[in-house]
Amino acid sequence: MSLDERKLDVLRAIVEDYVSTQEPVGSKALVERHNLGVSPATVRNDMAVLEEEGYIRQPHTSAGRVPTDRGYRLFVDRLSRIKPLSPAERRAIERFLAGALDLDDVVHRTVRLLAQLTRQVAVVQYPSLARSSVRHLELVPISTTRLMLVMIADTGRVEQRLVDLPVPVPDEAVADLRRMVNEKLVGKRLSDTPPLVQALVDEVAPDARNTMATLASVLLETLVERHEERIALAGRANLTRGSLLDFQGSLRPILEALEEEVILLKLLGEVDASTLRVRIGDENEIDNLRSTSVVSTGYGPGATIVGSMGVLGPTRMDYPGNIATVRAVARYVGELLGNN
Amino acid sequence: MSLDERKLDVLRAIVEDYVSTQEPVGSKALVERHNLGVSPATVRNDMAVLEEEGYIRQPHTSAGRVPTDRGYRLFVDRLSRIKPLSPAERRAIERFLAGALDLDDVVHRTVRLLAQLTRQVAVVQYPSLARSSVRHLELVPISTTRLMLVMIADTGRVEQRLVDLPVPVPDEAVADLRRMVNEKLVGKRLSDTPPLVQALVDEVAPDARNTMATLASVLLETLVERHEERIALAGRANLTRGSLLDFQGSLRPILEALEEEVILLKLLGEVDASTLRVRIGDENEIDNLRSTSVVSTGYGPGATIVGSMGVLGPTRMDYPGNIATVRAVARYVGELLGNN
DNA sequence: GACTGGCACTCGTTACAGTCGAGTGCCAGC
DNA sequence: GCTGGCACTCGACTGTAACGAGTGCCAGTC
Repeated sequence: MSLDERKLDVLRAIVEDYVSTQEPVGSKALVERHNLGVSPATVRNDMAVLEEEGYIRQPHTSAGRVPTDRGYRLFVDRLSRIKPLSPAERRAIERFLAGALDLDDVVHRTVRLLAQLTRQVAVVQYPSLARSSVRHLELVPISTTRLMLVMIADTGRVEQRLVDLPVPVPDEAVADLRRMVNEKLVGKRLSDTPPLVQALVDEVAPDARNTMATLASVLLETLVERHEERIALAGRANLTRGSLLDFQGSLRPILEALEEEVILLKLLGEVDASTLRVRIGDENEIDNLRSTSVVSTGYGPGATIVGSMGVLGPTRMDYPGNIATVRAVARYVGELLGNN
Repeated sequence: MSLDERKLDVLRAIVEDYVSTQEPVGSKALVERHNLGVSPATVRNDMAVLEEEGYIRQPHTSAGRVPTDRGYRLFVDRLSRIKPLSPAERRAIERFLAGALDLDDVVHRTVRLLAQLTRQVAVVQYPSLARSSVRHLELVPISTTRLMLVMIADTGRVEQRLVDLPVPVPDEAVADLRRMVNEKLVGKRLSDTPPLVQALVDEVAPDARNTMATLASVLLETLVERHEERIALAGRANLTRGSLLDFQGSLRPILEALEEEVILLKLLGEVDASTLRVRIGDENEIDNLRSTSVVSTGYGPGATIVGSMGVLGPTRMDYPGNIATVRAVARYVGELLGNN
């Protein structure tokens, strides 16, 4: 049986009411608060169908209905209009992000902003190294046998690593190394660098080969292998909004999951996805987060995607609002990155 | 009335039992589990006195006793012996920290280690910039009107900032700037740099003064004003161990406080304090954290203190164990920093 | 055929009473 | 000063009853 227009209206009304009141919603309350133009009894019949189809369920026999993950999914896909942001919100976003000094600052402001606007947990991935190019490599002598390698990416990310040299290397030789690695690697995508780094070792004069090999291994680690994705989080306290029942009684698994970078990355999904993505409850791959929903999207200058961001909260969240906010913030941040 | 030896024994027993069982402890259970050598009735009399003096209290008339903040304080100050760490724990610490690659890595490993060993929330402050010296300053041309300033401190911390130049500056001039700032500032305590930076501006040739002034203002910001203290956190999920009653019912205020860097810094206390410090419940200055205890200490190479670290948990925590762990970890990390 | 009003039914919530038992305070006695 | 005994308190638990929100179903209406 397919769902006619009114049944969808009923589902929409249930979702909206439940999200705002946090309580199972009954047929009578529903007709009172929405002009459905029919009686409670009719709504009850519709509800019975919706329940049979798995869109809503009853926590107890004598209670109202609550949307299921499937119900939210239908709501998100077909029943909700994205709420346009209020001018005040737009201004808040602009003002909040405008003063950022550098990448770190942008990311921090963004994540706090998201948490504040959505009242959920916000997650922002730093521009991914894998999608960046090398802007500059700097070698700073710390001692005769130790360098600090500083890599500056075009996305503004800066990574540094210590390099312990096998033999002492005088400053002039360091300058040579610096020149060589920059000539070879600047402008290249980080993911394209491995063969180039290898070539560096092969081409260098034999007496410097050992040093270059050491440097090369650190380079590879920094540029590719380590692939260190960084992530900023904010708004954890928002998890305590509303009742604990939102998370089947315990914040434990969620707080645990949020401490694992690997999990957070999986959560944000493939960076590739430039389109906004909503994962509802069980759709989540991470077991600890089956009672939450995630709204995430990629961001970056222009059409390029360099990282993702999103919010996480109870499945009972304001999807249209959060979707609008995440989308808007991502767009602003993208523009900001484009300007630099 | 002063407390005789036995009353102190009773208090110690109450604290130990309560910490391990998490339940109010009664006179009968007490004599059964500890060889106090007296009858429950006697213990009851002692308890009455301890209660009168404010060291313990009764949650309900018909319940056992629970230590008060004051009781924990007395316990920590006079009744507990620091538990020596087990060899396994010592090994775990060494192994865990040994493989660290750089400062970031050290801090991350440390904070996770502390959280894991104590099963509390762990907080580690990065070596404070205020207590560091300049090891090297690097200026990397990004474009003709934009530099990236990279500051490497002797503690291993690296800070970077963008510098927007008022006029285009050729690479050779950048090299001059680099030489000048390094000559003047390397080896100096960050807190001593402001007059030196000012001198740089005064001494420079008039045609470069504008550029140097811009650079100087960013330098001052990076070295002194911004004074950005960084902090790493781990183990938040440990807050959900034990009952919610440990935190008067809500994690909210605690999670909120833990998201504020400023608050965390206050929490760790003045960096100066090289001695280990225990703050119990109400002794905490931060309102949101009045239901928690904090064990913190400074750390650094040798006798120098460059930052602090600690753990935060319910007042009902294993003080001797946590004190021992925090102290041991801080010592290891200090040694590690000394070696670099 | 779709909608509606009415009605019986379910079941969680709340209130209240009663019992149980851990734990106490106090007191007389050693 | 310590101890055993005893009465008392009060939270936790159990069982019962009343309440009411909400449902499912059915007969009746448009």
